[in-house]
Amino acid sequence: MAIAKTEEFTRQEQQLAGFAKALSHPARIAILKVLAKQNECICGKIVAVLPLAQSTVSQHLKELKNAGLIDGTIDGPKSCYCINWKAFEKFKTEFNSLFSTLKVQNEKSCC
Amino acid sequence: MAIAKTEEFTRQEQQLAGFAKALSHPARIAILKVLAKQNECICGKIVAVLPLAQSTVSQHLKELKNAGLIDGTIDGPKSCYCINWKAFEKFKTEFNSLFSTLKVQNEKSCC
DNA sequence: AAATAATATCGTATAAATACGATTAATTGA
DNA sequence: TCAATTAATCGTATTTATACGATATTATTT
Repeated sequence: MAIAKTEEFTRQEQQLAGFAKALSHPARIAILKVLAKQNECICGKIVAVLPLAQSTVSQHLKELKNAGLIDGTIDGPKSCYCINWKAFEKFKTEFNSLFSTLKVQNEKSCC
Repeated sequence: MAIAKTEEFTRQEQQLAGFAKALSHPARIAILKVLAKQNECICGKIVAVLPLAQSTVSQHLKELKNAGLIDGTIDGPKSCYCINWKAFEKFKTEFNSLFSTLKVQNEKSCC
């Protein structure tokens, strides 16, 4: 974007947009699936499953972490990632809340 | 992205990512709110509310339309936009379904 | 027919995202 | 201590997103 106009919107809009951005790439959705499925949620396992280079996967993990949707702990030379359910639940709540709000208000819609 | 690796993922992952991308900017969430609230869902009204130029709003509307989340009909020199509830409902279902799937599988998690 | 009004599109500049290879950092094991 | 393993970070190329002004398009109105 030329100039970031992001600050002009509400905190709720920004937060939900941030979460949505984290899910806006199929690789990151795939990563969440792997994290949920595997007993050992280690970076290497994710790299093995995804059709992407190790550095790229690491980048996606970083973004998910920045969005707060996953946590990562260092475990020796390995890294163990897990879904942050509290944050994910918040995302779910916010999203469904937006949906409900829109739906209610749309009673009197024109289209 | 250097090369689009998007095709390497499942259809479900791609679809959900596409929907999420549509919500990944606060302006587009704000637009959806305006569409739901106003009786006349006309482009000009949206422009009046948002802190963005007319052409920029038009671009955001186009993206929401491409994602299928809104419909647009030409009404004289004006354009009337409305939320596509069928698509939005699908998004909601897919998202909540992903959440549930992850949650169930995560019973045996390590973290 | 010409002027007005409302949107979409074009052109363009800048910023962010995506991808990979190469390198670095950190820890484990020999 | 040295080698091996694992993952993060760096550098870089390319694509996409974001934003705006200017222009084109379309229909209404005078």
